[in-house]
Amino acid sequence: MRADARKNYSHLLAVARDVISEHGVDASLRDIARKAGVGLGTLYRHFPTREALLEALLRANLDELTRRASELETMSSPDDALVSWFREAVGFTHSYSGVVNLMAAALADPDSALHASCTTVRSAGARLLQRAQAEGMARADLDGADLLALIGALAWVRDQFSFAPRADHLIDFIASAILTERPGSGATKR
Amino acid sequence: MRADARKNYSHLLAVARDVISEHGVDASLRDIARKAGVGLGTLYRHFPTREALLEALLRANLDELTRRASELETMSSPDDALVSWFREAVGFTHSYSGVVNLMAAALADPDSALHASCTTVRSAGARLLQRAQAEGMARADLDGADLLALIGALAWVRDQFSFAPRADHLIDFIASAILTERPGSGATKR
DNA sequence: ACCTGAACACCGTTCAAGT
DNA sequence: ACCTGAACACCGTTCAAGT
Repeated sequence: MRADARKNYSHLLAVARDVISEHGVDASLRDIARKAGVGLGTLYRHFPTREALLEALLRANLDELTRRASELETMSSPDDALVSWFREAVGFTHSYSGVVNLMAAALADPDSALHASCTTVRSAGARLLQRAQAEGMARADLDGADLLALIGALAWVRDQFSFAPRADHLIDFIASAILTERPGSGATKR
Repeated sequence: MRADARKNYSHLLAVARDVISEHGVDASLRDIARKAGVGLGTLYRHFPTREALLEALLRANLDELTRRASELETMSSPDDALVSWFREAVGFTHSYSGVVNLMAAALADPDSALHASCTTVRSAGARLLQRAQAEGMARADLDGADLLALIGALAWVRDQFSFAPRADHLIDFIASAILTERPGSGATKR
């Protein structure tokens, strides 16, 4: 990678971080190139798709989320670990508005630049969920995909101006519902 | 209203129904006008904003949803009524993809053409919720806004291709969590 | 009264031309 | 190798001109 290319790449990323923080994942790519003082084609050369740009922006955060899952797996009780991670995952989506839509689409599309990172996060969450389920601490009728769907659903709530004030409360609500056994099935394992 | 205007109005509405069913609430207005064989300005004359167009498309459905709430209030037990209505509300959002985003925005904006219909639906849901809460059948720490947020959240799940298959299951999950008392608070009213 | 479509200011995406 | 920006095909929104 030539020196000028390297410089353009990192500067584009920095500008994109600002613009997308402010305007969400549907921010104008033209605007990003303009603010970076770079030709539009240069942005497309470095990031052939919008997903590719967001993948570069999110990779570190998604990796961190995966790492945190492993950490919690050894450091906390299964129920606390699951709920803590769940909260952190919803919090993470706060970084760029609309990011969960992109992640949901990426899960369905193996060709998306975000696909790998997203499935990794899903697996990390699924492991925490299974650990809690094995101890009878979480509902048995949920899987890793459900966990991610709930994270996305709560991120959606948080993204809506009118619902945002209640988002934290609904996170508590759903987190406790994940841990609660089904009503009527009083039986617990062990 | 002149005869030609009346005809354009209803034809535009019919075409919009088709196009928005297929492409969601962000469908191209130009495309709608084109397919209706009408000048672009004519669409804007009848529906000055996108919300105005959707309000015309949704009013009947939203009114029906409000009516159903009243009906269920007299016909079913408080818990069944609440859960049935909740399911119907999520089902309603299936009509046009992305419609919940518009509704959430309308709740926050009193000037939106959709504002009145949305607050009416919220009130209808809140009444069903309060009725169930009064009998100790629903969690006391939820309000009408929470109920709508949960409906929107589940509609979001359903809108995502990758999560849609689990949507029905998550609706069951959340519906039962609404009815379940808080873990630890074994006390029930009456 | 009502309709029309050009005009304006934006997009995303591609690609020939430059260095 | 890499960068540039014009070109193309789209938007939403407005509004002078027509009937």
